[in-house]
Amino acid sequence: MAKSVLQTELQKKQPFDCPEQEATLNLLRTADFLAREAATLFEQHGISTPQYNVLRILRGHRGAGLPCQEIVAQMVTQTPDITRLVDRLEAAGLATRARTAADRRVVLVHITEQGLVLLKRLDIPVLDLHRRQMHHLTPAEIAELNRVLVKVRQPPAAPCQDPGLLTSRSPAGSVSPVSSVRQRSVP
Amino acid sequence: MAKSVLQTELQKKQPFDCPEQEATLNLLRTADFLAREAATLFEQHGISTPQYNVLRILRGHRGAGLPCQEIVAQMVTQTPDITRLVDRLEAAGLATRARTAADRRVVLVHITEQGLVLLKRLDIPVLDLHRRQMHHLTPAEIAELNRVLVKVRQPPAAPCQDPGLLTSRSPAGSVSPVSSVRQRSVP
DNA sequence: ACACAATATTTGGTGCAACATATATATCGG
DNA sequence: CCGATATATATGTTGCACCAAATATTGTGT
Repeated sequence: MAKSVLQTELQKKQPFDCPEQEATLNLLRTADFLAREAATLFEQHGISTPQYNVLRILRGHRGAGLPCQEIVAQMVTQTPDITRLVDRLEAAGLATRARTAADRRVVLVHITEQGLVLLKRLDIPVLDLHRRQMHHLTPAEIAELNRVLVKVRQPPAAPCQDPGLLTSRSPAGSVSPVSSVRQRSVP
Repeated sequence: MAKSVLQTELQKKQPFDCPEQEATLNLLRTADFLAREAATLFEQHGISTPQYNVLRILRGHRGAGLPCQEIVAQMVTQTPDITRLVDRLEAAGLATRARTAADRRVVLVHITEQGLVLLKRLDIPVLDLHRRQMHHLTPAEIAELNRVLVKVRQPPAAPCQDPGLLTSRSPAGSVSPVSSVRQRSVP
């Protein structure tokens, strides 16, 4: 068996334990690769990737204003700290907050004119980046990639075999930026 | 056109600007999803995902000891702060450091017995997790996924057209604004 | 009405990642 | 052999992600 590309990249002498493992690592590596290019672009404009994501969501509902909870639900990746994320957008003048009268627990977040201007400036570069990152794939490959990625996130309702121990099954939603995990403090 | 699964998940009213954008977001979301499950497993054992990655690399060269530089080269995701990552492994008793006599700039990192024990405990759960995460895909789908993911990371050597700035190519017709990307700092 | 649970956001605290810079050693040109 | 540059790791600093717990408000049952 010839070494796979990923195996070569990681300078792995032993083959992968199973194809599933290779696919997982491949996916994490590729996402990291893509995310870093995008992050570079955003940071050149003074914002982070999650901040951009929030602004895009807000623009999609222009005028309406969205509760934090709704923003979280629409983020590409899981975002537990939406409060301070919006804090930074507000500090940068890209978003505003306002409590609702109907339910005073809820905070409606709006994108500002300045936020819209920033997004406008980024529209072409972002689209270009996405196109460039995938441009060497055929439409069929992109379609198949989309299909399989969705399938990965949507495991069958009934576990195929033994759901032993760690086979928790999270609701197949959210995702995150690939690598890195936070260490758990153990008091 | 029916809404794609991802479009539904993100509660996006407008369709994606282009298939490339959908693929990118899909990839980031799926990677986040997979990474979080793995992170949970590792944290239950007191380490982070990058820490686990380092330990796996070290075990692959057991006895030899690896320079930090080599570790970085073999990580699944980019890791600019290997020093403090190894610091934490050392503090946890999972790795040791030693300067080499030949080149005193180089620090050789070794995995400890305790580190090997921890990896051993994790071997089955990790393999199970990887298998479970991909178990509902056919072997052909996994193979195709691996193939396309590698292709994404390996754009053609010669840019198809003008390599100017970020002007990757919009195919002359079609362009719609919009798009959103996520992740950062995967960092 | 009143206790009690549920919801929406905030705050505290901790660890980690990322960038820039510093230190130490090695290598190369003259 | 000496200075300049390259290499390998370390350190300072900052911002962000994450969990846990707090606060404020709304809904529910009796």
